[in-house]
Amino acid sequence: MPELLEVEAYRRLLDPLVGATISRVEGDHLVCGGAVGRCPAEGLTITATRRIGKLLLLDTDHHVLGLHAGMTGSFLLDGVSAFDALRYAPAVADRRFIRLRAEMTDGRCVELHDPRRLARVTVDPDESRLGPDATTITVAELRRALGVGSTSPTALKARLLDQARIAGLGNLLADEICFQAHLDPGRRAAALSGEEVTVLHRQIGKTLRALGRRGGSDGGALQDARVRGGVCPRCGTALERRTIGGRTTFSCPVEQG
DNA sequence: CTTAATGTTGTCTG
DNA sequence: CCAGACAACATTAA
Repeated sequence: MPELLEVEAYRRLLDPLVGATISRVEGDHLVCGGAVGRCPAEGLTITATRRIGKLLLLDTDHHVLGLHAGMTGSFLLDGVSAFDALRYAPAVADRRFIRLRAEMTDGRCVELHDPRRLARVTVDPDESRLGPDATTITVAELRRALGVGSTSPTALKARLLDQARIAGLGNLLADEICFQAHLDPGRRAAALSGEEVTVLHRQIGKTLRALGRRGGSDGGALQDARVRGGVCPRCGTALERRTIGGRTTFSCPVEQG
């Protein structure tokens, strides 16, 4: 579930914790990561929250904590989720999947709910490995991220999913953005024209704003058609289904040809 | 029963 | 060096 939009919702959920001090952390293999002794997050006071792409960052007085929700993770503050209607929402109430719990000295607590255990909490994550955030990327940065003008054979969608080049887009958003921009996700990214990069840039912004208003990454025009036998919501043509950049990709062969 | 799933990382291969 | 394929993680839903 979590792409950039959901992670931003988690950031807003946890932002009121600025000023709080973490008193105790319990859970498996996450922050404590098998380290001997006290969890390195204990005793830290949160000074700010940030987000780069899908990585939620808690700045503290001594370290930065990096919260990554993976594919099925969600964060709860005092038992409350940032969403009511998530794909995994019914399961969020299931205590079985609480993998980590951090208590504050004031009694508040943050929990990580993560059925598939793909989430990670790290201490002082390497932020330099992430490209510019998709919500604020400039046209020039996008052109660079796509490698326009280079000889790289890599597909457009694979570039959009590459967190080192653009941070925050996941499988659903990447498909939705290509659809809205009328661009074939399988096209060579480096071959996009200046005009096409401009259109793509505009659609990244528009799509993030529109879906942000609707509350998440799964509200796109393509969402309901992302099934075998799905048809283009605009022209009714059978959608093409293939793997690009290692992810299942749906596109309209007519409108994105 | 089988398949795929909104993510990342490492390894292997061409 | 580059890109793609694939496994691994663990669980659910179609």
